Amino acid sequence: MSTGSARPKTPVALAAPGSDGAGSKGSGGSEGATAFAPPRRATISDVAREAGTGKTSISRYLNGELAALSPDLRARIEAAIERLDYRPNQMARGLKRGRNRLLGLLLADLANPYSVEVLQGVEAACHALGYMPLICHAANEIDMERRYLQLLTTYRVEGVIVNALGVPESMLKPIGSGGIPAVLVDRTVDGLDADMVGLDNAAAARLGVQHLLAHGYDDLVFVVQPFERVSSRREREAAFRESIGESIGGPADASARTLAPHARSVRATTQVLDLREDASVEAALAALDAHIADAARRDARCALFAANAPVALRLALHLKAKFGVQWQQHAALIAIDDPEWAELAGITTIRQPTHEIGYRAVEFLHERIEGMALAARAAEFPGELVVRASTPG
Amino acid sequence: MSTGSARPKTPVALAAPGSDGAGSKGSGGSEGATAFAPPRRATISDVAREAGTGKTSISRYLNGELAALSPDLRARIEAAIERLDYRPNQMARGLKRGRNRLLGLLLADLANPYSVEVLQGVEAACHALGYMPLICHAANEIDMERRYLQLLTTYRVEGVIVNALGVPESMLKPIGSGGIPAVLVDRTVDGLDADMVGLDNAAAARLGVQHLLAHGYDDLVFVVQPFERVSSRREREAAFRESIGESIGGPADASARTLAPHARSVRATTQVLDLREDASVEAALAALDAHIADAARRDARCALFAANAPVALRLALHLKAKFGVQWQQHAALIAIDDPEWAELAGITTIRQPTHEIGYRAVEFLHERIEGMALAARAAEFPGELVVRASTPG
DNA sequence: CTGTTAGCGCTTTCAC
DNA sequence: GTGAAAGCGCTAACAG
Repeated sequence: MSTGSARPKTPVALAAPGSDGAGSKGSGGSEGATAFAPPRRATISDVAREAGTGKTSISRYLNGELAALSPDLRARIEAAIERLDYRPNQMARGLKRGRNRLLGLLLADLANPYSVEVLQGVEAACHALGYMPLICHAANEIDMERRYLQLLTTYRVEGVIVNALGVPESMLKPIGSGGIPAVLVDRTVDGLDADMVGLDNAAAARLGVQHLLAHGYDDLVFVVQPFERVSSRREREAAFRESIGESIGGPADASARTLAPHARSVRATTQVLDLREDASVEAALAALDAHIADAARRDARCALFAANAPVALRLALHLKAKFGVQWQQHAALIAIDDPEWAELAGITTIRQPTHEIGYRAVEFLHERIEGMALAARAAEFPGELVVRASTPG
Repeated sequence: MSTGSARPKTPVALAAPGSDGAGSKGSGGSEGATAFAPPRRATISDVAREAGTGKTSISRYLNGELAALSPDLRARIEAAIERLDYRPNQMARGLKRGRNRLLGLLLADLANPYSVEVLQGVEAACHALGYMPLICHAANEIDMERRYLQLLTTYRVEGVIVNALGVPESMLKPIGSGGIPAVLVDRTVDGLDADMVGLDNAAAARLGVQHLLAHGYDDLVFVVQPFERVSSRREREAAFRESIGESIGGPADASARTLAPHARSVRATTQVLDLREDASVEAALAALDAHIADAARRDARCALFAANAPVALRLALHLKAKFGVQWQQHAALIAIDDPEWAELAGITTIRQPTHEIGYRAVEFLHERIEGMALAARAAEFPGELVVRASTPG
């Protein structure tokens, strides 16, 4: 209630020129209670005065050039800083130095546990390397994504880590090879030639498929959100198809047969599930129901392979609604991503080393910021199979 | 790993300068591939030159003072900006203006869905009001919390939204009444007299208790993390006890009896569960098991009341491990917070209007930033009961 | 060892 | 209408 929608559509503010919010400004003085003029934060000059010295020495002290300060001066500075509760203004520092130690982190969807986990890795690395992550959450709105990318540019971050939805090419101009260093997480972006960190999708999909085949499932359905510009979705799906081909000795080489000696015929299908539209979800779910029913009729063992956690959740909810608490006995489910509730729901997953992914992303970025200028690299981490109740047999 | 602790205790800086990365610096020139000298971003001066005018006019244009510009000049400026792909440097702006439109958002734990949801509300409000949220994630580390608070100060954010773990008093000096405006979310902080936004804990606990009593449960156990400095935990627990008192016509007035006409005796206990320590978790869980077993023996109907989602998850995992998929039939569970998996797990919850909480927090802060100086306010939003399988009967 | 002098990129009087 | 000049808080040459 009373929240967003009906607000006066403010011009632009941060993102562009236009208005700067008329009003307020004049109301400056004393008004209600505690009218203490906000004790302006001390500046370096204040400290210099207080310590009876020049700004330079203060600056030196702040930057750890302690060797160049007499013990006495140093003590006075220390005291002055303490007395004034002085904190150097990072903005000013950044302005002067040309570097502000800010890293932009653009996340497509924080509601996806994957993002939060990667974030934690990013934070850890940032602390270790002395950066401050500026977290931007696109909330699945491609428009937000664009705005944030601009904003980051505007704040002159030294680098950006992008887990994109699908930036419209043009937005990329400022980042990448020419401009501010960038590293992609989980998915590549078409026009952009930058470092990339993520899951080894091919291996992960294969891992899942092999698990499923080994457990006797022979009707596999890969469920994934619309591919759009998300490379990982596409890669996972492709790997899903391929690894089935290999495993059952399809067009691939025969050596793979050892994996499934009793060469049987396996069905592989893909079902797109657009979580953004209820109608689409309904339709897809209905299709899936039909598929499952058909499989049962054919006496085939059907398993659903969710491309990621959000899809898995939707699927699990549906299966549970349809088959009850014991749904696992009616339809198998495996998913890439291992959210905390997977254990509770008893869903077999392929866990990504999210922390490492985030950590490495920052390391890559750091190297780039420090000047490294080689061809774009890619770090693909292996996933780990976590077997649970949803893939019995 | 390798993170903070062992750093050479340098004076101030971002938190710790010291090694500013020796090396690199000199390697400036041409190295590997694309050795294009990073095309320095255009500045306002560049634009002025390009447009054949002074910086002032550019600035005017940027700030929407279009009225003061001849159509011609305006057009030239527009073109120049376009040509140079110019973006004003927010840092510089902030430095000059004294306000940078940055809001600090200090979150205790992003892994808690609650935080993410509040965050979304905060973001929405920020966009509407023209702020840029600077998200800081303390990851349950009180030390991080302190560091971030300092950092925010250092970046001169205009205000902070704090969902604290327990800042050690001293850290609060800079924020609150005297210094930078702050608003607390979900929990108050002892020494701090600031605006506060959160759930109406008393009402929420009562809602849960009444639901439980109405369904015939008569042995209620409130499970909560160590109270420490987290006011909401304390409040919820207190309200839990009180509302049971009222409802069964304890010390409270008799009118409440209508809620539980057949005045029976109800047991109310509290169990602390420290999620940070495995040993503690084990012990608490064992105690709970004993309690449940005892209740069964006494033929009492026992229900667990989780103070928040993390606790609920831990509890549900345990119950499931103990009683199997059908655990809901052996022990009832209700929780404050309504994470997305609650539906899947079939857990009755009391949902918080998280989005609004975040939104309102920013509104409060905005008012404060704009100069309002009245006594601290508090906004307590009501929770909403969502009944699911975990509280049958 | 220490202070003086220029700015970083932008806004803002204050004249023209 | 438009621009020149003076800083915001800080760092980085250069002199002493």
